[in-house]
Amino acid sequence: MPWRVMPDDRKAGVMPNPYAVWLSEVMLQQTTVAAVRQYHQKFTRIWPTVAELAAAEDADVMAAWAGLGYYARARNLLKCARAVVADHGGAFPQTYDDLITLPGIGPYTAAAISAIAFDEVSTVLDGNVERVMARLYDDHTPLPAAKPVLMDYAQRHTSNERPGDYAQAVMDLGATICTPKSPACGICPIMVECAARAAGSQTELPKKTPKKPKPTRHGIAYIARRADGAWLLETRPDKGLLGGMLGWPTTEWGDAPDEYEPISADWIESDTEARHTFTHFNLVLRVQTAWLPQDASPNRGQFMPEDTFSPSALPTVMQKAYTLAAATLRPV
DNA sequence: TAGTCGTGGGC
DNA sequence: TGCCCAAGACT
Repeated sequence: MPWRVMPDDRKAGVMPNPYAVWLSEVMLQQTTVAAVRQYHQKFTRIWPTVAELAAAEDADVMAAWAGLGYYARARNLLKCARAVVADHGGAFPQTYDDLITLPGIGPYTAAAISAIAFDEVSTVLDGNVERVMARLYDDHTPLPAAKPVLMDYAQRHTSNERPGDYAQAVMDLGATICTPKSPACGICPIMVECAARAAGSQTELPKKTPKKPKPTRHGIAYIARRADGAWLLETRPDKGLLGGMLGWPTTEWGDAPDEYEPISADWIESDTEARHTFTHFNLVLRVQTAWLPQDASPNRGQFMPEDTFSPSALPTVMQKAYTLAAATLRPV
C-alpha cells in the first residue's frame, strides 16, 4: 500500500498516516490487496481526512464502496469516522484498548493500527500470521480452535523495539513466501526454524474444520424505467445481505422464487439468468424488465433520475442484473 | 459458538 | 469447473 513507511524511514522517525492505515486495514479484511488498491486510492482522493469522511453523505460512501463487498464494513467505516471526530477530536486513538471500542475495529485491526501507525507493542493475528505460526510450530490443531495457541506463539515473536516493522514483516512473510498452496520455503528467512518444514507438513497447515456445502437460492430482480428514463431502485435495509446498498427491487431469495412485482406492468423476462456466488449460498437470479408510464406509482422503491444513476454505485450482483436488463431497456 | 456477510482471482 | 480462498467483524 502506498502509505507504507519502510524500516529505515521509520527508524528516522517517519510514521504512516493513521487515517490511511485504518482505511487500508478495514478494506483489507478478507479482501485481496489487488482489489483494495484502487478503492483506497479513490477514498483518500475524495475524502483526504477522517473529518471529511465523517461529513460525507451515507449514500456517497456506500456508492464508493460498491463492488468491494462486505458492506457492513462501509457502514461501520462511517460510524467509526464520526466517532473519531465526535469523541476523539478528529485524531485516531493510539492504543489497542481504545481502538477496539470503535465500530468495525476488531482484535486484528486494533492490533494492526496500534502497531503500524503508533508502534504500540500489539500482536497482529490474521490469516497470514495464523498460517506462519501453525507451520513454524507444526501445530495441527484445526482453526478456529487453534487461534489462542497461535496467538501465544505470535506474541513470542512480537518485537518490543519495532512492533510496527514486525507486524508488517510477519504478514508480508505469509502473503508472499509462506503462502497457502506452494510456500517458497527455499527462500524463507526462517526456514531453519520451521518445524513444519522439517516434518514436511507445511502444505497441510493450517488445518481447518470442514465447511458446510453451499445451497442454491433463486430470486427475481425487477428492473423498470419510467417514461422519462428514471430507474426504479431501492435502498436496502441496513441489516442483512447487501445492507445499506442501492439495488433493484427483488423477490426474497429462497428455494423457489415467488413472483412479487413491485408494480403491475408488462414485464419482459430476460432470456438468461444472472448467477452469483455469495459467501454461504449460490444465487440464480431471473431478471424482468419493464417500461412504466410517467405517472407510475410503484409500491416499492423510488425513481432515480437517469443522469444521477450509475451502475457503478450498485453491488456486483445488481450490476450483473443490470447488464442483462440493458439489452432490453435501451436508452430513451 | 457457529452463522452471517461479497467479490474476483487462482488453480 | 467448482472450490478455495484474502490483511475479520459482528451477533
